Amino acid sequence: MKVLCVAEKNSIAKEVAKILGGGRIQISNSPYKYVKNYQFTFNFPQLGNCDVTMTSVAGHLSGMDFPDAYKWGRCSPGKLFEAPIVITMSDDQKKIAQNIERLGRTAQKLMIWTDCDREGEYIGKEILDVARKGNPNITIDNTLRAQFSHLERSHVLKAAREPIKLDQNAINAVETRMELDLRTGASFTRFLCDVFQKYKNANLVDVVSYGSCQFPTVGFVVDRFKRIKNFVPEEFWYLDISVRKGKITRFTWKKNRLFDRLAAVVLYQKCMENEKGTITNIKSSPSTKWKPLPLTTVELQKGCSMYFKMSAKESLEVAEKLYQKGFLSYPRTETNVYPKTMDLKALIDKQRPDQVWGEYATGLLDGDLFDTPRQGKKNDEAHPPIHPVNYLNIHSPDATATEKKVYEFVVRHFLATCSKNAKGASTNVDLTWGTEKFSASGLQVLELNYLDIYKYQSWKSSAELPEFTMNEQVKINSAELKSGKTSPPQHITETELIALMDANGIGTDATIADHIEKVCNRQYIIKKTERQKKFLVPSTLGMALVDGFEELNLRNSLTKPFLRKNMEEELKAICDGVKRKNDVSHEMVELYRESFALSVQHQNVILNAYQRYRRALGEQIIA
DNA sequence: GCAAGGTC
Repeated sequence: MKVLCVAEKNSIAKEVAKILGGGRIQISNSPYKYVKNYQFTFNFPQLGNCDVTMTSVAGHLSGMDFPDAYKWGRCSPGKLFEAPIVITMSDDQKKIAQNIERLGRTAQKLMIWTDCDREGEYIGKEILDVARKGNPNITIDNTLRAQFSHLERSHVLKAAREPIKLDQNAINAVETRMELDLRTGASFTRFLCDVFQKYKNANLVDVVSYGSCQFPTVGFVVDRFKRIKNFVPEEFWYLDISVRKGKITRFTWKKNRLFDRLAAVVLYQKCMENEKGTITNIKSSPSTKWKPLPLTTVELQKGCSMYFKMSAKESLEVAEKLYQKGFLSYPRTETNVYPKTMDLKALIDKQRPDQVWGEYATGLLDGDLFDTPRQGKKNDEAHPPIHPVNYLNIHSPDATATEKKVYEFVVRHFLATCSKNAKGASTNVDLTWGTEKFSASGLQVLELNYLDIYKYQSWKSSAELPEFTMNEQVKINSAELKSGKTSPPQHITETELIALMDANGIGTDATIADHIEKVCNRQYIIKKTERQKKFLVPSTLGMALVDGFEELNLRNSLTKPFLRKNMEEELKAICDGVKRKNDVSHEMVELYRESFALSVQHQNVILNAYQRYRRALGEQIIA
C-alpha cells in the first residue's frame, strides 16, 4: 500500500522521515524549493508494510478573499459582511498543492503530520482537499492524523502507529477566525481609507487599516501615553527615621505615606514626645531568587528587547536563522516546561567547549550544581521551550553580532534553568515609636547559583542590620517629616507591549512581532529613543483613531482587547463542540456590522478627533 | 492599496 504523509513544514517532514525510514530514505525535489519529498518503507500496524512518501506544505496552503465583484472600490465596504468568500492560492502555494495532488494520485492513504494545534488542524484540511483532487477515494473519514508534540523517536513512532482522525471542530474554528478577520479587516480598512481620503492626497497618511489585532495594540500604547499626559502629581508626606546602634539604620514607615499633611504633622508631633522606640519583632528567613522558567517565544522577545534593545521582530528573525542552521530548537513556542523525555544533560554537554560558559556547563554536569528545571504551566503540545541543540562558537567571527547575542542569551537562559535557585537570608526588624510602626530589612546573598551564568539579572546584599534584640529600647537617632511628589508612569516599552498583547491574547507568539511592526508601518505608533531608552508613543493618527472610536461609544470597543478575547472564547466553544460554527460566525458578523454602521453614521467623530490632534500639534511630542 | 495565521 502507498501512503502519503504531509507535514506542516519541511523540517518536520525531514525529521519524521528520518525516524520512520530508519536511515533508508530517498530524497527528491518538489516544484517548490523549500519542500522536499522523502520516500521510504514503514510498517503501519493496520496497513502492513507500506511505501511511504513524506512531504510537507509551508504553512497554510490557501487564503481567503472576496470575488472580483467585491474587490476594492467595486462595492461599498459594508457589503463585505455578507459577500461570498473564495479560497485563493498564491503562486508558491499552487506549486506546493501541485506536488501533493500528484503524489495523492498514486497514494491509497493520506496521513496528516501538521502541528497539533488549531491552525495545524485546518492546514490538515487544506492538504486533504488538494490530495482529494488527485484521488477522490481520499476522504476526511479515511484520512489518518498523526498526533505528536515533539520529535523524540519513540513519540514519533507511537504517533505513526496510533493515528486518529482530523478534528472537524478545530477546522471549523479556524475557518470562522479567517472569515471574521477578513470581513472586518477589509470592510473597516476600506471605510477608513475613504474617511481619510483628503489627508491621503496630502500625503499625510497612507493606508488606514483596521485589524482585530492592530487596533488593540495601538490601544495599549495610547492608553499608557494618556495616563502620562493626564497625570497630576500629588504631594505626600512621610516619616523618615533612623536608629543608631553601632551604625545608623534607616527604618521605613509602615503607613508608607499620607496625602493629608495635617494628619502627618499630628502623628509626627505625637511620636516626637518619645525619645525611644521599641523593637517589636525580629524575623530571619531564607530568601530565594527563582531561576527563570524554560524559554518561550514571548520571553525570548522580551529578554532581547530588554537586554539588547532588539525589536521583537528582529529577535525572532535571528532565532529563526539560528534554528535553520541547526543551533537552536524551533523558536516559536508557547511551552515553558521541558518534555520529560528531553535529555538536558546531553544538551548541556554540548556547551562544554565554550571559552566563556563551558566551565559553568562542566560544573553543572560534573559537580552537584545541576538542578531539575522549574515547570511552567504553558504547553502548546507542539514544541518544546527554546534551547540550544548544537554548539555554536560565537567567539569566532562567523556569526553576526545579533546572532551572537541571541544564541548567548538562549544558552545562558538554558543553563540557568538547569541550575539551582539563588539563595539568601533576609532579616526583618519591626520597630514601634509612639503610635507608629516602622520596619527595616536586610538581605544577605549566600549563593548566586544560576545568577553566575544569567548575567542579565543581579541580586545584591544590602547593608547588614545590627543585632537587635526583642523588646529592646532603641534611641531614635533622627526623625524627619519629609514630603515628596507622586511621579507619572514611564512610557511604554516594546517589552511591556509584548507582555500586554500576550496576556490579552492579541496575536500569537509567531505574530505579535508582526503586529507591532505593522502598526509602526501604518504610522499609528512611533519608536522613540531618549537618554538611550527606547519606548513607544502613539502618532497623531494613532491617538485620533483610538479617541475617535472610543467617542463612538460602541457596545464593543474596537480599540480594547475584549472583543478579540471574546472571539477567542467563541472559537474555543466551537472546538469543544459547544457551539456551531455558523451560529458563532453569524453572531459575530452581526456584532461587527452594528459597530460598522455606527462608525459610518458618525464618521465625522473620527475625523474630528484627527483634526483636533493636528491642530494641537507642535506642543506635543507626537508626530 | 485591505486581516491574521501559518512558514523560508
